[in-house]
Amino acid sequence: MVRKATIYDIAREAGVSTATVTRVVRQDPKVKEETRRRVQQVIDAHAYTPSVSAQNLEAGRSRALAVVLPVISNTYFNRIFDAAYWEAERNGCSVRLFQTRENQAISPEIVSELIRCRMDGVLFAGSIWSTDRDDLNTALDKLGKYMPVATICPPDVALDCICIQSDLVNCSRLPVRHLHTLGHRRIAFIGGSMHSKDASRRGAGFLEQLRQMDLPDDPAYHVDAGYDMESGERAVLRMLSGLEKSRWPSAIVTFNDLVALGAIKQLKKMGLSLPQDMAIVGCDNQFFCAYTDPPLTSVDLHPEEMAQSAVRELLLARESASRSFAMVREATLVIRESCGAHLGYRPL
Amino acid sequence: MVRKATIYDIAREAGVSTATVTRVVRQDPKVKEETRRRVQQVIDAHAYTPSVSAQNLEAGRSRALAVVLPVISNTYFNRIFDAAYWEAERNGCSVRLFQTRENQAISPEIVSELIRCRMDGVLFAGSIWSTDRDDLNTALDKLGKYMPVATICPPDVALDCICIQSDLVNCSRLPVRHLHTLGHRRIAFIGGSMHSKDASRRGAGFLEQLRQMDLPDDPAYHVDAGYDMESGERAVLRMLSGLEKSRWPSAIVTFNDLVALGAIKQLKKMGLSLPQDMAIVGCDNQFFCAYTDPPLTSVDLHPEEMAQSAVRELLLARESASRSFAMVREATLVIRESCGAHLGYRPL
DNA sequence: TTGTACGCGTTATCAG
DNA sequence: CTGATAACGCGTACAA
Repeated sequence: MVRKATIYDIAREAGVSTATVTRVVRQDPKVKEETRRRVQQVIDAHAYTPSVSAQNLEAGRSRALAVVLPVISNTYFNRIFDAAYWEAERNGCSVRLFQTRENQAISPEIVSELIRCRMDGVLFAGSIWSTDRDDLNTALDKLGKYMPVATICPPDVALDCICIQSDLVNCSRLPVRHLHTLGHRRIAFIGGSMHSKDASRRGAGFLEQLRQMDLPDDPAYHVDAGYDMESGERAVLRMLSGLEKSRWPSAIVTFNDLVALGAIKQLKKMGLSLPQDMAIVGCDNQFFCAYTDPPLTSVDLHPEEMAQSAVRELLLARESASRSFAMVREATLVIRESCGAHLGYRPL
Repeated sequence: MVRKATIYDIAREAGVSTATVTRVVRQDPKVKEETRRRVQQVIDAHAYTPSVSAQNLEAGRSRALAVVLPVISNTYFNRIFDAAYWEAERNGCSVRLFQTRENQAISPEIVSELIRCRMDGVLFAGSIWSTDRDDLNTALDKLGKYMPVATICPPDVALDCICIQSDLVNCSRLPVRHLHTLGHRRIAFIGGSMHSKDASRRGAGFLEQLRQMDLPDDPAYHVDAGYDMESGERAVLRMLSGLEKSRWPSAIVTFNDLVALGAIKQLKKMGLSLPQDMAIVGCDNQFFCAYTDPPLTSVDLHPEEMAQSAVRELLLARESASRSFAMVREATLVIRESCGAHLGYRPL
């Protein structure tokens, strides 16, 4: 490992002061052409590049944003991260990822790490809302004192920060309407955990939709489960095996595409053919939706756009006085074949 | 935004020197109990935490590793990143992600950024081998002067760094053997691009396997394509429509699970039933493999373990003199139903 | 047990 | 146009 040349080394060797070296590096026009050339030569010879640590120290900022989320391997989250990454990059910023182990809340360790690193801003995504609300507010308040904070959160969370709200209303309404239009009346919802405020909200919004449309909201049609494929399998099994066949729903709305994947598998295993015997709709519009069998109709929350907005606002908040901000990116239903839309209206 | 308290502020307010503050923070035992308490009080009052930038500057290192890969949203890569993240975390290190836009090579910008940031090490993953080999070596050499370098690469790349080699031999052998055992003789390979040395190597390894087992390696059975689902669809269509039905292969090995996904869709669209009419095997053993229809038999390269080893070696290399290092994590075939293994031997 | 003084690599300010 | 010099925030000898 070679010792990296410092600005001192360059200055000495070029016979100028460090100030001049900086000027050359920064393309400052008021440097005599000859001096510039001489200095540049030395710079090139040593492949000199300023140290980011030193620059940050002196500037008091890091030109880096933090993204905090539960797990990068989930497509919903890595789409957020990826979008944030490139949006930040466009603005000369880097992005650092922090993962909050499992379903755990935002930890004090992460909070202090963010402050230690003098992050220029932080974006929270994922179900940190499941945390005790007081803990969460404490953490956010603390962070807010040192850097702009943004969250991608449910609409009614109302945190004192930049809130990019996911369109949970349409996220519930769209699938139910779609199914209703296609003739479905008995619609179930599976996935999500009642322990998470985010998830239960999703279930609640769904129930509300049913009521609004005068559809039965049989409690047996609402089964609590996790967020992954196994949860989907289990949920379907539990729900259907607890019900006489005559009372089975004709459609299932799932918490997300992963749950839908599991549900589809279990439904097929039970001998149902999709979408004839059971319609199903997912959420997140993940990359594999077009490749399930049948292709999965799904709600797109547009995480990329939310992440982009978040980053933009974060960067803006740095300049102007940090103002509260809220926006919603409308959700979208991507209709494929898992509800039988291509087969037309389906009478009971 | 509040100004963060510095070590000076604390020292002044506690009526001690900065040195003592440091001692308290660092839990240095040789400081009088009373002083410690007093200082600690001030620290708590101001929620003082040392600045990472300043620490890094003074220490000359960043306690951070870089992971460079093409795209985080691909499961193969985010599994690598995630594993690296937690392994580093266990060692008190953070990990920073750098994405090399699209199929592009490792850019000089990234190289200099890594140096500017004084990374404690860097791990390259993905098909940067497709780069002109000279460019790649130049970049790696340059980096190697300042930090340990590790790569997850094909076995015969032999770069002058820590090489964690993916087991491309078994990656080809396993599926072919499996298919052969099940009675398949006409085996095709789709996906990957001949422009990438990595990908062509994969195809080449496959061809070699065929020959070793005295199976026909009809050039029509090897179709170049990309790395995603659309590529899979197109490849199948192209291959099959260009062949009389009597000459169709009975099995297809795909470049990865994404390609397999596309292939499955296209095959079904053409009216084939799987695995009876066509066996198929993927690669990467992605999370959705158990949930395709039929469940996809796939090769697992164990990216997590490779990433872990890489990080461990990187951290080790920091201490001892940087030595070359190479290891292979053996690939594994995860047998599900897409080759009909559960149906037993399949005579021609 | 505690404090002083300096180095870490840069940038900005202010003279010249 | 260029050069000192003072921050930036912290750690660490060395001294007391």
